[in-house]
Amino acid sequence: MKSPQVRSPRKPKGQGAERREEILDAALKLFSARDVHAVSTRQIAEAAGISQPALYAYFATKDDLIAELCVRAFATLSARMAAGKADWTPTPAAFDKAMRVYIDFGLEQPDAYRVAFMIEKSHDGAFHARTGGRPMAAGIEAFQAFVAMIADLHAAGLTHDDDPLRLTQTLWAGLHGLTSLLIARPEFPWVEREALIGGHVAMLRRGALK
Amino acid sequence: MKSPQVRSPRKPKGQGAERREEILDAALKLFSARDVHAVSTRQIAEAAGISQPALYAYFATKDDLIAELCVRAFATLSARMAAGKADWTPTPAAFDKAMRVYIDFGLEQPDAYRVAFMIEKSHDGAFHARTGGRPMAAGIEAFQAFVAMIADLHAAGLTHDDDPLRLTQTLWAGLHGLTSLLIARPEFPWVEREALIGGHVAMLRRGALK
DNA sequence: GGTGATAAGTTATCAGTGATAGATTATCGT
DNA sequence: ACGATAATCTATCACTGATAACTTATCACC
Repeated sequence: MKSPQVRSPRKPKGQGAERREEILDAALKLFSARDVHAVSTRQIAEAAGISQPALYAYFATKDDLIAELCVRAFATLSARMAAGKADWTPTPAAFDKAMRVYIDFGLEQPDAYRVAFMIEKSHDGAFHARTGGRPMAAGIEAFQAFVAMIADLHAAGLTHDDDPLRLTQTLWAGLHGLTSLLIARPEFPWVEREALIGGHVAMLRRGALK
Repeated sequence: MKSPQVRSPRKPKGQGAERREEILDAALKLFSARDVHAVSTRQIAEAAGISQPALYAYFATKDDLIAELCVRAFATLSARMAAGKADWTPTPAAFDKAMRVYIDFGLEQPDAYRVAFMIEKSHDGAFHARTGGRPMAAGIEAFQAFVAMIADLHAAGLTHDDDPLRLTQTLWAGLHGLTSLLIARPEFPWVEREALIGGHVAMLRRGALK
């Protein structure tokens, strides 16, 4: 079975941005099927209907392309957090819901989550340097809504910890632990996933709230 | 500054295993300084004082070498857990202590912890197929001491969750979250570390035990 | 309608990657 | 001394991300 090798027609003069979108769409589709590092620039280019070097007219590096997708993914998370904040009340049920929004996002956008929170600066520092730390910044910004929720619960006198900042960091660590492990070690013999997430959130709630 | 290019003398006939150890040592050092994917087989070979293809006499693939380091890291953790189990009693205080053993292991041996739990081992998803699932088996073994402790607490009627395995995985995720973030994001504006760890363990205890 | 500027895209190529094939050398038991 | 073989080398492969230099379509303008 040969590859189709269908080339997309050349774009009119000012439509470079449109081609850029097509590349991002093609890349996102490939990244959802395989790991980022397993997808080559040639595969992305073919899916987008252009030659491989043509990618570099729109993205300085492959990491740049990945970073762009990550920033967009976190914009989605920000939107979800904002949506969840609309009917927010400082209650245990709302707490659970907020926790799940975070975990669900990580599992639905594993590549974005990986780049933002799981790649080590000191180890693969080149990535954050090349991308200006934009994905991580976008991730932290999306996280601010969550921070505000915890402060709200603390103000309502519902939290155990007397230091809301410490509690927020602790809860973040708790959420990140499950999310990152489910992403990095999917083959581990976990108990049924929904029950696991539910149990985890319940444990965090009992540990954090009175 | 040229690379030294110092070749290690050829090993005597039966000493292949010794060279294997040298390769693993060299690789672990390089992996502690850079991400696994950023370290090439040629760099490992040079650090071990041999040619690059010579690696393949001892490891079928690069993933195989990484898997070996992973197994060893798990073994170290297993030993720590077993040692901590000596004076174990199903009490909240002992629970706290066990949690700290895990976190301390990660912070004292960040390289080992990275290899075992944080490193994304393969470009594609077929890592376990190629490594025969050995790292995961070692991980499950290290996990058993943990499972036993939680089962003990569960039998004593001290746990909230009715499923001890699920609770164990949840607690592990909680521990891993803080440990991995402290390793990967040391520059994050954390609250004072001892207070953070103490608060985290306290939250996990409240969430897990009655 | 030709003309030059330039956006959009090409082919050819580079150094570096993991991995393999086949020859070579040192060490062993006999 | 000799054959066997463990240990290791050089040479090479297909593929990767990335760059250089060239071509071509589209545009504004006289």
